[in-house]
Amino acid sequence: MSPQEKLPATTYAVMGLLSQGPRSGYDLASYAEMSIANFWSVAKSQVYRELSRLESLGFVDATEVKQQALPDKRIYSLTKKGEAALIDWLNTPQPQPDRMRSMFLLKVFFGNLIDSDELIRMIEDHGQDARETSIRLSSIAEQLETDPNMEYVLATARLGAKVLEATADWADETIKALKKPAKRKVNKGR
Amino acid sequence: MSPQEKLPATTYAVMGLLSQGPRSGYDLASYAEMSIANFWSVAKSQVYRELSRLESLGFVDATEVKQQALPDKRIYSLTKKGEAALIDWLNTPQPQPDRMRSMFLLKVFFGNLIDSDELIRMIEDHGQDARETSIRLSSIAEQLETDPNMEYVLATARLGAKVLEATADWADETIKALKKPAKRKVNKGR
DNA sequence: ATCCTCATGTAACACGTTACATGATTAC
DNA sequence: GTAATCATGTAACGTGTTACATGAGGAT
Repeated sequence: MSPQEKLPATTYAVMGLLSQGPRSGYDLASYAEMSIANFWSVAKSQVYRELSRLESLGFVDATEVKQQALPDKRIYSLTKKGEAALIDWLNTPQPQPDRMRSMFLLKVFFGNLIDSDELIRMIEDHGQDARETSIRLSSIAEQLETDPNMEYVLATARLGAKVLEATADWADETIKALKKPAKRKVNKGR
Repeated sequence: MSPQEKLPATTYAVMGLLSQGPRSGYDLASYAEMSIANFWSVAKSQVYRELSRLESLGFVDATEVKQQALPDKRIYSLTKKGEAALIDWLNTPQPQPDRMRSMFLLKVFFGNLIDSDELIRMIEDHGQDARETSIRLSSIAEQLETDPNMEYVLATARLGAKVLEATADWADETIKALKKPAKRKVNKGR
């Protein structure tokens, strides 16, 4: 409905966090780190940039808060207009699906250039990491299951757990597959 | 071994592509799009920037090729020094595991702000996309299975297929879970 | 004839990351 | 008493994305 110009997702992420209640930039940054960071990380400095932008758009209001010991701060809250923009964005389906981005896969892809044992070791590590994080997310999910208000948060935790579990399984299978054939040595000379 | 300053992964991606044979910037860009784009996309303009950087580092050589109909071009090839740097990088295990980044999950996370039917529709779409791409990657993987030289490329295709399959399964489960409880309406006020 | 794509790339901008600043408290 | 952390943010830089340029050949 609103003929909005397109803003980056991070802007909406900040608004989303603000929709749960007013916060300072600093608080928002730490809150982001504990909540959405698993699938959308936002650096501190980005938070501040987005807040200025949002303020100039009228999507947030700020109130100065003086402090004695700590530096003064500004508490931001989402305006009606901001909330409308956020809801509008949330309702808009993405044209393109998310693209994966993995340095690890890049290394695997060019794996023929290095010693296969070394690559296998890297895949093992990657698998273990994935397994551990998957378990961590599963236990978070378990705790969330009891709270009916958290169903969407729960869903994101479950996806993370599931994807990482698949990754860990892949690592196991891949290592097996790579170990079977006659072990090839480093392909160094061109 | 080499006391290298840290370069971005994209630089090594370009070197990796060049390790398969000399190409022009344009060719590299299209080649990237057909090969590594699934897990590491590189824009045309980035390719050129990386090539200049690599040239000034002595990691690639360029030769001018005059053309009559088409614009002249420069063909780049990886030098020994470049190959060494690439191999060095490939051998270095990543300190941090890759972080996921998904706009879709961002929307799900804040899903309580919109109508649940709309969100369900988005999850359905996402799941279908994932399923389709998973199948596409599986069939690519199948073709790669016959070629013993492609084992690492195969591995990346399989991971993509597996992760996307898990995503699609998650979508199905999540939709079921969201439909069960008394359907809640839009949470618009405050 | 005009429009689109191919084949080459360059330029501008915007997002994301890392480093810097600063004073009070807590830790050792 | 020096060092790390907390609580606030700002500044600088570098990666990544989008738009611009240009001429030939193919499509309709």
